Amino acid sequence: MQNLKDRVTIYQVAQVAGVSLATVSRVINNSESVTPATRKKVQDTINALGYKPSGLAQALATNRSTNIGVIIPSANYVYLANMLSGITEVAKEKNYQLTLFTTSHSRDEALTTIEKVITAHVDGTIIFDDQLSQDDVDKITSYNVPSVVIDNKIKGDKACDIRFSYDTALEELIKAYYAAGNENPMAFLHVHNAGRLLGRCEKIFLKTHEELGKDYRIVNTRDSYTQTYNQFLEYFKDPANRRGYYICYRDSIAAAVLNAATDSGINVPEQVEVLSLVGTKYSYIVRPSLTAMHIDMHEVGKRAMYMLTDLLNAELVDKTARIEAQLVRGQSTKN
Amino acid sequence: MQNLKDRVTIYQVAQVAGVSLATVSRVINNSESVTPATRKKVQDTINALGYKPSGLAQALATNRSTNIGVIIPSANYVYLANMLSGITEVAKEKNYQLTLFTTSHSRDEALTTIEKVITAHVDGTIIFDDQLSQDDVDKITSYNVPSVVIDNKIKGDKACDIRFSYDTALEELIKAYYAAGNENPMAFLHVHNAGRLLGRCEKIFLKTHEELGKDYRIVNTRDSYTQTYNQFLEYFKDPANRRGYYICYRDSIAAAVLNAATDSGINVPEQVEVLSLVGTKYSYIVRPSLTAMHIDMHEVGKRAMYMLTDLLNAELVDKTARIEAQLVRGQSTKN
DNA sequence: TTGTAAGCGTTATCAG
DNA sequence: CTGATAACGCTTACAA
Repeated sequence: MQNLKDRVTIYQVAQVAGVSLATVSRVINNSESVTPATRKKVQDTINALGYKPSGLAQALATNRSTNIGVIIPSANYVYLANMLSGITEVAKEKNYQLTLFTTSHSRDEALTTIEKVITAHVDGTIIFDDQLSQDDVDKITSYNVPSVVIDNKIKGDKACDIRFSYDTALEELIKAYYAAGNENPMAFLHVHNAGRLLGRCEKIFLKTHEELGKDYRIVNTRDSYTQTYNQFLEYFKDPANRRGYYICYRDSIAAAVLNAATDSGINVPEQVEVLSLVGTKYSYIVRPSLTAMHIDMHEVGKRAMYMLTDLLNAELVDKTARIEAQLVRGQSTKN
Repeated sequence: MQNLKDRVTIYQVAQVAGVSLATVSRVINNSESVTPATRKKVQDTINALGYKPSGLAQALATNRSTNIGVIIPSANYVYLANMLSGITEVAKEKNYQLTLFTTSHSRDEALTTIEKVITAHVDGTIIFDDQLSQDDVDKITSYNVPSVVIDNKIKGDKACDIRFSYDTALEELIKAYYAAGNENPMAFLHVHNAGRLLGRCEKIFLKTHEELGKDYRIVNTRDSYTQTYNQFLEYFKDPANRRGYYICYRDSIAAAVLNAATDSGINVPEQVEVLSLVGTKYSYIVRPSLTAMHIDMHEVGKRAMYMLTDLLNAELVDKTARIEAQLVRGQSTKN
């Protein structure tokens, strides 16, 4: 194997082995019609030369890149990272590579991301990103790039979706709370621009309270542990606030409320109860452990990738998968 | 813009616009020598046809894929996810895409990963993976793929590295512990096959204790919260174990010990002290908060990507970056 | 079974 | 400033 600069090409292999490129191509593609003898000869010079086919050239010739684009806002959320590892797992099994596309909060950047995805020439995409709408997905699929969209309703020939459902679980939780005779109104921690999932949960929260004819509270917060922690440290100074049930976006926010409460000498769950909507393994690591809604994001990732490969092979039967959030009770709520 | 199947090619744009491919190519590459008039004409038909250049073909023609390979064991560790987001951030700035390659624990798979990286034809790689040795990196760079390696010493023309240093911080910590008059031997939680970082820390631990002539303990654990938690729940039943200083791999393990202790009615940090070697934001979310060594992995990711682009442009001056772990004191240790 | 040659969608080097 | 035309490294009919 040469340790030098320029990559060995199929042509050089052919020359050295004394065969045509076509034969070399057949060998590296495990094509049937090759004599064991020539196959060995070719294989040997491939090894000797350290030849590795260029995925680029292969992709161009076959019109298949074996690359899947993954579009997410950022990889640094635990639950996204878990999903990513799920996707990776089956991508490896199906022999696909993953190309990451991250969007920030600007609409503009979302659009350039779409451009990038299209020119990147991926075979398909998995999208978990609140910035992208049906139109955006349409645009991607119009370039013949099948897509599976997570946590968003999408229709289209080359698209399918995985939807998270919080409806039943959340509604029942709220009803059970008041049915148990609790008088304190529940509080929902609103985060501006935190995406569809939280928005949907807030809707369920409002609707259920209206149906029950119960009062409720909305507390405006930020999606940051430290800010929320400090905010609630203040908040809990008011004796009127030292009781209540707080529904939080994710573990870190819930932990912020939790810690602010306990650090203020408030008893959890006796006085203050806390729920996390997007639970991760950190739900049961914090103390008191968090009652939380859970969706197994690793599974979601695997599922998404399976759906995508089915879509790519035109074998997909059900274009929508529904996943119900599961309530896991911890020590941060009564009962 | 046509919403149909096959992608529009540069050739079709040329035809419709009534120019040659070369001109279209010049337009999409913002080449100087194009009349504003023709540029507009071409640009208009590009828009009309919804043409997007094929990154594949461009890559093949230019021998630059604008793709960086990222090799990591798995994306589902918080600190890796943070690094990933750092890499992403500057990759976007420098106009590179990221392709993910994950390895599992088998040596075999590591080798096929290398193959994949080479055929993928990436412009460079960022490697943070204990499975890969100097030889493996050499193999990659021998295909003219510059690499930056994280948390591992590497030499080579087309390679540079970022090294984490725990030496001073950990050594000082240990010395200070005994200097303060503590009699109980420290305990190091050994995890089989947990990688170089933990191994190096263990070495420092051993060496420092030998130098001081102090006894120490090694406790064998697994890299799993639940298993460690249950193990220590048992462990703390023995009164002899209800005192000590435990050095743990990462937050989740440290939290396992922490929770096992407090759930066993042990006072932290009075009786049991806990340190996490790889701290994340969860260090200060758990209660009691964790004393932990911190390395800002987001920064490491950014740094790695900057080094790589410099390496790609042959502008790199310093081929090794050192990053010192910082001790951040929490409530899980005295003082 | 093997070789020839025409693509795949670009860029880049020439002339003009 | 613009247009032919030859790469780029591979696959794949079609022939032999």
